[in-house]
Amino acid sequence: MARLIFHVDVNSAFLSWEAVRRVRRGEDDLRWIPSCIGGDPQTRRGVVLAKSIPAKAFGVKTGEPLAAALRKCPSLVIAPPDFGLYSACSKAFKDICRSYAPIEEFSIDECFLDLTGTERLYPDPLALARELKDRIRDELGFTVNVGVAANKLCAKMASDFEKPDRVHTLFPDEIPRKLWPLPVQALLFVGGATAARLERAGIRTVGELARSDPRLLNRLLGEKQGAQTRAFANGIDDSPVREQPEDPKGYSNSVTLEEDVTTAEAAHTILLALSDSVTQHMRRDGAKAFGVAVTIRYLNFQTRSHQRRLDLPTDSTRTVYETAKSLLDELWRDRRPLRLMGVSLGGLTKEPVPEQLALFDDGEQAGRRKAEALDRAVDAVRDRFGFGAIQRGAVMSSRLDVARKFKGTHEAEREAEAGDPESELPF
DNA sequence: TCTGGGGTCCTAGGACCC
DNA sequence: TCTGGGGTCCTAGGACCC
Repeated sequence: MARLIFHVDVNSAFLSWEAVRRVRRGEDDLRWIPSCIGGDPQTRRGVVLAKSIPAKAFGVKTGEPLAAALRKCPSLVIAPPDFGLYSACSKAFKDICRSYAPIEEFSIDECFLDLTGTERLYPDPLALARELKDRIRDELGFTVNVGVAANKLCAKMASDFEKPDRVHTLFPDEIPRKLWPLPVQALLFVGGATAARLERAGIRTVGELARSDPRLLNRLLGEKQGAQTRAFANGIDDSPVREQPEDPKGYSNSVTLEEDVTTAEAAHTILLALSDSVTQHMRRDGAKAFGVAVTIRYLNFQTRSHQRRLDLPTDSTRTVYETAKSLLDELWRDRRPLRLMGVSLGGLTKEPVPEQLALFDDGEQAGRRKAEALDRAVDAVRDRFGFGAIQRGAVMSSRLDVARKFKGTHEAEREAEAGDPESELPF
């Protein structure tokens, strides 16, 4: 049976959401002026997270440094991000989508709907797509694009056609006309590096990709990516709409540092803060990790990582911190200044870890129990009062800017989960 | 003018084993 | 001296997504 899939994509999501809030306060609508949402405007290390359509006309691109965006467009209005607001808006539009069909949450501002087999309930899919789009706009104040197709890939490609506030289809018979003229980079999972490789082989459009020699493609991109890219170029995708999100494969936490880190002492303090927050996140999901990794980035943007596998999986702040410290010491021998540090956890399990029977308890085990009890106590306080309510002594007493920044980041995250009343819209 | 943060997946090479 | 082939696991790095 032919499938019917919608892809719903909020137009300039972060920017639209901020604009709606400001409009409701009686302020100017950011969507009609050159504007963007930018992370950390003070430090000038921030990048453009979302831009208005007028800003796009100036050449402002998502992901580019704010300084570069300002050069292209000196009148650019920059608003700070607010993840509490985004979380509330995301939930609101997905709730409307869910009232029609099962959805897969693809990201904070995108979801798929599986309308397969609903032709008796909704005889006209296009009319339904328009109704969904209009309802979101009229009830919530921001616009979406809806892509209508027979699979997720084509629905997603279709929602990316002309914006904003539009419904587009990409059915099989429309693929040559609507998909094939596009540049290869428009295709899902074809980024800059892949596009450059294809370009060198003379493949510039999705159509050329669709008809290219499979062996050539395998040579250029590897067997897996080659096959998948060719299938996508032909509009082929049979992946299902999954209602249940999969368990995460890992957890990570990283910070771009406001001041370059040059001393082991400062680096260790940051590792502690990172280890603390990343393990807390994992503990909340009831998972433990076999793998611990440390990532560092130098001023020239060179990025290095080092990882280690543990004999027993852990969710302990202390164990992760001690492991991370030893990994960092091996990784960062040259002490060149660091602009970023990260801790990630992988090799996850939810199986209970058998209690180790120590023949000679040398205090190691007692220490571990104490550390675990401390983790639980800290988690409980943070669950009630927020991440910033309690800090490890070393992080607290350090005068690093990152300690403050860190606290701020997680405040926003918690508010997002709790639904900060300040951020909430009168939906 | 420099380049966020949190993820997933893939590849290549080395170690180790049969 | 030269010397197989396959499988699995691990690590580092890169590409891509939003």
